[in-house]
Amino acid sequence: MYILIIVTIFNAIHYINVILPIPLQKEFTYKITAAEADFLQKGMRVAVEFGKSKVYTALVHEIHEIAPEGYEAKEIHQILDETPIVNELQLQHWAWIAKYYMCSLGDVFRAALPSAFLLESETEISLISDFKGENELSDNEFLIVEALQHQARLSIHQIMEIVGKKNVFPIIKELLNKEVISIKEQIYEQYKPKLVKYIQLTSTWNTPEKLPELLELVNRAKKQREAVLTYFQLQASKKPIKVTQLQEASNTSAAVIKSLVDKDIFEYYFIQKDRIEFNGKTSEIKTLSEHQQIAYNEITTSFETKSTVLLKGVTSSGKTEIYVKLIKELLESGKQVLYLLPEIALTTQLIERLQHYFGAYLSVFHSKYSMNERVEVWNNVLQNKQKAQLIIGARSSLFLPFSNLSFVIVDEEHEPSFKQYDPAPRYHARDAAIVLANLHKAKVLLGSATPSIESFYNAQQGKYGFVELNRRFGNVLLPEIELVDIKEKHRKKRMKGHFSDRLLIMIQEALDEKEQVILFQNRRGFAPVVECETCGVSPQCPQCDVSLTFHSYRKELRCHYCGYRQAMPHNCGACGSNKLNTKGFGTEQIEMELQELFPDHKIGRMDLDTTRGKYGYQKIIGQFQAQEIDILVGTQMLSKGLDFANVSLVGILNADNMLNFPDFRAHERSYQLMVQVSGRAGRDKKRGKVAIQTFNPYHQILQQVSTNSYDVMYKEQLEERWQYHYPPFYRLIKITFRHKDFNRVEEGANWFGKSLTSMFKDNVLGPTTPAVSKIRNYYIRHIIIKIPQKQHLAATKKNIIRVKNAFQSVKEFRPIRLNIDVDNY
DNA sequence: AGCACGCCGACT
DNA sequence: GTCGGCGTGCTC
Repeated sequence: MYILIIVTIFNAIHYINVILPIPLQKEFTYKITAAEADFLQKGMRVAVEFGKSKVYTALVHEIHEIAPEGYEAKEIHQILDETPIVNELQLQHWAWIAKYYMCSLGDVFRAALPSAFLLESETEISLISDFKGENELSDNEFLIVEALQHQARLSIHQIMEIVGKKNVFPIIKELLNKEVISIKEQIYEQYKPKLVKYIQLTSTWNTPEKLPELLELVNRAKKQREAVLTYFQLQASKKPIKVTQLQEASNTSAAVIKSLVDKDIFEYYFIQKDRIEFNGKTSEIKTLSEHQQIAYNEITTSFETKSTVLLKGVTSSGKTEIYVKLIKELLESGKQVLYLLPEIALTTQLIERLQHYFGAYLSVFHSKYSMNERVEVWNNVLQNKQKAQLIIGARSSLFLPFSNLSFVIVDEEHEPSFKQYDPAPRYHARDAAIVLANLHKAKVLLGSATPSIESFYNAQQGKYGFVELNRRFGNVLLPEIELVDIKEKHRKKRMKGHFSDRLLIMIQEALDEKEQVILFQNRRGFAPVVECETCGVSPQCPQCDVSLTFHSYRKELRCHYCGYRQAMPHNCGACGSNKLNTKGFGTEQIEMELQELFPDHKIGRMDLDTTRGKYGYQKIIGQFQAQEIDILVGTQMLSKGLDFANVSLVGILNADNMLNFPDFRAHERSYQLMVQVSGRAGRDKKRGKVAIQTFNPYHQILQQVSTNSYDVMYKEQLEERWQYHYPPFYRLIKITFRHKDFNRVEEGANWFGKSLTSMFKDNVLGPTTPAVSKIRNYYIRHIIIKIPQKQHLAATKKNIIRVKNAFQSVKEFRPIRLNIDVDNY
């Protein structure tokens, strides 16, 4: 009896539960040996076979000895890490994201790791040497065997080509059965550390005494002699000498060095080097102005009682300096700091500034960085290296393996690009950052000139601390904002194309002063919104506070949010005019018009088309900064953190098209965008000017922008949110249905909608057809669920999942692709 | 999500 | 008669 127990303990079979990078809710159990059990730790990667032919990288989540019931666990394939690459806090964070945003841990796993950590599998097939009996093979089998006699190994892909069809697994299986071939699954580490080529003298020559002899040897080759002499000069610094360095210093070519290597005078060697490296010139941080100092003090005081603080500082108030000072102190104590930015590609200016302050501590992390660069940052954070103490990055940098995070800054907190929309996890980086910070017991500072309604609401409610900074740095006044009534201008025929006479005068004045101009034209201008040419009014949805979208194929107007529809009216509901038009004009047209109006000035355009490519935007920004461009026309991109000293005028060509965007946040966003764009004017010394062209200068949002009345805007918007049941009072969950068959999505979504309505009554909107109702032949339906504050969120989600499971057990509905987006704003 | 298994039409 | 279309169900 006792012996039996001891034996079972000794022979206990070990298992691991792993997270696979696939959207399955389940975890999978694999068998491991005792030695493996001894070695493995939670957070290490293993390669496992999954299904019949797939190898995945999985993450060890649990190590145990409980045999699974009902199936025999497979063995793992290989251990991929020496030490964990994911820590416990990350796993907790992932679990929160998966639960809150209603996706699988696998989804988070896949999003969190740099793709180089998720290995690729490549099956290689080779011939078993001593096989006999070729006559027993089928034609296809013979083809493969024949090919293998010429080439030792074939990949699955090559076999597909040889056989000329896709499904080759049955053939391979048969060949395996006949013991003709063997299979080897190879896993390739995609990450290759960057090696830098150095050069040194071979041991034969590496003594000063040998120098004369050496010089004699290369006497006839002038260039080689030069290289050798330069080498001795460089050697004086006692640092390793790079090949490129030697080439440059001696003014020779790679060929010269190579011939010296061939002569066994020099030899190459390699040192593994980090790709990302900043020349660590640091400068002293600026002393804070009086107002900055007050704000700084308020923030630190606020952190004593609140874990999250919202800093509302007008554009150009020098928020960055405050961040810098806060970061500085933490870095010195060895703590990690995360600085989140929206779309980092647009903020090189800021990165450069931070590099000056924190060169040696700073790493940048961004999904546009190359795979290898991202792995390096990951490893540096994991090892808590000094150079990765301050991470500046876009939303995905939230997933780095921080171990002692003490401070998170979410800059431009209101930016919509913090929300990930498409592949799951559909998380909001600001919110996920707050949760992450809480796990680390770290502080969060949200910064914005125009906070999002939710954050400001949270601050008002006392959930966040709140600090305000109302003075621009150097006491430059906020720009003077002028609303230009283009309805009036049209009537009086004072428009030239899209420009009012007033705006043209202002542009001319700025140009005369040798100052630069930014003109802003929102992309959203392309949205098919109907607008009255006479009064600028767009038809509104009676049930929601949004503009109706025009759908030309049925000549009707629809509401994106509640599904309301009406036939396209012939006359404007406000003024009776029959000049209803679908409006929208682009940056390109504006650029052309400007070129004609100001033929002697250089016009630049910055939008998605001109900034394609890695350095496209940098080029334009560079030109503008160097004042090679006088007038820059652009889209929203212009609103993000760009600093140009010489811009004195900002023009917004048509404010109405953003105000009329069918979204409950259209007004909030318009306000934010206009204030941010305005902030580009007059950042240095002189007070800037802003001209906003609009059909409706009395629109409350425009009034609020022109008087810089955030509080009024907030109050009004909050009122509307309350009235129409939107955040922050209600949470939203959006469910999307997609299928190729129009009727099937329709039926499925209706079924789902009905089930939800029986539970949540009026708080279910839809199913509605989105403005873009068909993408890649998939028809789309949306359902939005509004969740009142008092309704239990987790329970609501459980109910939604219950409906989803029921939905997916109906076989007609199962093929409908469904995704759930929590807080879809 | 993949991917194999399985059952029905158009082709060598 | 096969190839291959995509519906269905499973993956430790």
